[in-house]
Amino acid sequence: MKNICETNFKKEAEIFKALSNPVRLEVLECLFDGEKCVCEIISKLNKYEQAHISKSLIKLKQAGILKDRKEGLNVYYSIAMPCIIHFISCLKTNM
Amino acid sequence: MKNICETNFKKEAEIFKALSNPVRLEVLECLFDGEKCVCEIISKLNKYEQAHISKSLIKLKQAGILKDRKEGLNVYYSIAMPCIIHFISCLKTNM
DNA sequence: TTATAATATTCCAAAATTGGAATATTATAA
DNA sequence: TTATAATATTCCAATTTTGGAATATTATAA
Repeated sequence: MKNICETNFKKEAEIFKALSNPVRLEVLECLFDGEKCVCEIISKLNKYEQAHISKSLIKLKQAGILKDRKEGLNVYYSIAMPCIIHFISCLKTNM
Repeated sequence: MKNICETNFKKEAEIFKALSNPVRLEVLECLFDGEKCVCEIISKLNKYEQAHISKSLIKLKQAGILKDRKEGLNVYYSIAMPCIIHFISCLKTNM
């Protein structure tokens, strides 16, 4: 069994891993102004395949970055970790 | 040629990719309280190989997260993107 | 029931990352 | 010069990630 510290670094790394892909970052940024259903995201980012967007959303959700909510046929995603918004805007000014 | 937006998402993803590994995160955290030479970091994190630490530092530097400074035989690394410190502590409270 | 719209899943070959082992480079001191 | 300490690099097999294509699931409306 690993110690708590190593487990935590692993968990943090999982979050960063989920963020380490350009398409997932674009999907995430699409939610900066609030909750959207998958179909809205797909039509905004129409250059990517539906399956690709869906997989991106699920990966971000598994990392705890997004949360979702079902309503009939639609699934609405939103940001579960608001501090990410702040950090990404900080990154953008340092690039 | 890709557009600017896609290029930026790629650059951001590179930063997150550099952060997406537990050892690199531990190395990074080692620098939260200020500049250290590689040998100090190696002796603090003595469970990892010297080459592993060195590679971790270089990857973080290439992403723009760390900067370095030579002084004789020693190389001193420090954090070049202070907002990362704040973000990681935010992550820790959300975990 | 059946069709359809919205979303998720599976399969998979190609590409990228990982970390250990060995070796190289560089600056200084003897 | 030579030895040594500090750091970086190269090589590489194993693991992981990537994204396209096809298919499955689910809820609703007709």
